[in-house]
Amino acid sequence: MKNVYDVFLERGFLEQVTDEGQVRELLGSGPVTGYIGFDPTATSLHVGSLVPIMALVHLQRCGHRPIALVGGGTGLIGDPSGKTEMRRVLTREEIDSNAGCLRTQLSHYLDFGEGKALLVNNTDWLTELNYIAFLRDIGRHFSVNKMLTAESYRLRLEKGLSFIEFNYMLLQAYDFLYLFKNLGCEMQFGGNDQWGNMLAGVDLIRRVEGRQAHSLTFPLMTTAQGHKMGKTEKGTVWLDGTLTSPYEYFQYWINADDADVARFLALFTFLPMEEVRQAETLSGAQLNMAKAVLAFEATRITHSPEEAVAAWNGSAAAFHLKPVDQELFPSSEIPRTVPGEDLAAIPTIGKDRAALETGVSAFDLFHESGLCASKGEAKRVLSQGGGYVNDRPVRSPEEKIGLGDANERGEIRLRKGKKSYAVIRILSS
RNA sequence: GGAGGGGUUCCCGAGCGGUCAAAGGGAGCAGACUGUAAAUCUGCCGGCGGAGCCUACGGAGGUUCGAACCCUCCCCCCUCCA
Repeated sequence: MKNVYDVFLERGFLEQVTDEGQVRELLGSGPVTGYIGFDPTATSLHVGSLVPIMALVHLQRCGHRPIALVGGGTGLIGDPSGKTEMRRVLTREEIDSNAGCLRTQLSHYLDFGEGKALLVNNTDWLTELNYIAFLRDIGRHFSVNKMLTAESYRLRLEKGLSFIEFNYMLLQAYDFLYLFKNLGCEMQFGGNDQWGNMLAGVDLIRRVEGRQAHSLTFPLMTTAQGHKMGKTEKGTVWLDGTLTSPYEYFQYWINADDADVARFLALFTFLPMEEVRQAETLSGAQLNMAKAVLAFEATRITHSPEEAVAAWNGSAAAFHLKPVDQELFPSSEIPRTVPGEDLAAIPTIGKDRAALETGVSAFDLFHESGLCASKGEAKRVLSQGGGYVNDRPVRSPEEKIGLGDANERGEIRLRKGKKSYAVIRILSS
C-alpha cells in the first residue's frame, strides 16, 4: 500500500509539515490516527472544504484511521485565523443543528464503519470545561508573547481581536491533546491558515504528555484567477445537492480555468496520477474534455455516479459537447458517447399554458426563470443581445414568447449569455 | 476613562448643502474574438412595465425650499494616552 505521505506529496496536498522525515516514517509504518476539524458555521460544507475532505479519504484509503472533528464547541467561539473581522456568533441551537448536518454530509465521503473512521464533536468535552481548572492546567502552558507573534493573529491585531477569539488557539490545542490522550490521535491536518493553532496543539502535547505529535497543512486553495475556491458570484458552491444542484456543481468544475485543470484533477478526483499528468499536455478541445472529466469525477464523488451522468448529459446537450476521447483518462467512468437532448438536469420552472397562449414578454420570462435577478437586468441583457430562446437571439425585451416556441415535449429553452440555461416547462390544464 | 480619526452602493474608495442613484478602481453581467478557459476591446452595472416613483450614504431626531454632506444624541471600529 502506498504511503499516504507520498500521495499527498504527488497530488499537491502538502504545504507544511512539522517534520518531513518523521511524519513520512510514521505514516509509512502502520495505521495512524489523524484528525481534521470542520467548523459548523452552515448547514453544509462547501467546495472550500473539499481539500481536507479528500485528504481524509486518502488517509482512509491508505489504511489509516481518520477522525473528522465537528467543531460544535469551538464554533461557539469563532476562529479568528485568516479572518479580517469577527464573524457573527452563532447560537448553540444553530451550531448543534449544523453539526448534525455535517455529520451526515461527511459520512457520504468516509466509511464510518467500526474502527475505520470516527466522527467526534468537541462540544462533548469543551462545554464541560471548568474555567479555573482550564487556566491552571492548560492556560499555564501558553505564552501570550508567543501567541502574539503568530501570523494568524497579526492581521487581527490591527483590526481588533476580542478576548474570546484570542482563546480559540487554546481550545484547538486542547482538542488535539484530548484526542491524543483519548483516541490515540497523533496527527492533525488542516488548511495552512490553521498552522499556528496546530502547532500550539503539538506544543501542548509535548509539555503535558512529553510526547511528540505532528501536524501537516494543506495549501489554501485559490483559483488561477486568485479567487477563493467554491465562491462564485452567484454565491457559494455547496456540497449539499439541495443548496447547489449537481448540475450547477458540475458546471462549476467544468468552468475551471485552463491553468487549474491538472492541479484540480490531482486534488479533487481519484484518477491515477499518470492520467492526471497527461492533462498537463492537453490543449484546445482535449483540454475541455479534461475539464469535463474533472467535472464528472468531482460530481460523482460529491453526489453520485447517476447524478454525474445526468449533469454531464444536461451540460453536453446545452453546450453541444463532444464526447471525451476514448484514450483520454481511461480510468474515468464518464460516458464516451454523445448524449441526446436530455435537459433534465437544467434548472426548470413550470408555466401555465394559459399565460403562454397569449404570449409572455421575453424579459418577464428571463426574470421568472431566475436567469436574471430583476426585470431591469432582464431588459438590459435582452437589449444587449445576450438573451436567446432555443438558441435564437431575442433582441427585443418586449418580444412575446408563447406556445409556438415550445418543442414537442412542451419545453422552451432560455439562455443568457453563453453559460446560463433555464427551461420553461408548459404545465397542462 | 481622555484625545484624535473613521463608518458611503457587492468590495476598495472619492464626495462634504442643490447639477448625487453618488467620481474612480475592482468584482460582476452582456457583446466581439474564442475552446463553457485566459487575455483584449466595447457596452452595462439599486428596484419598479420606461423623462415619474420607491429604496439607499452606521442608527434616531433636528436645521433648511432642499442633506451623504450642517447640528444633537446614540451605536460600532481604529490610533495614541491612562
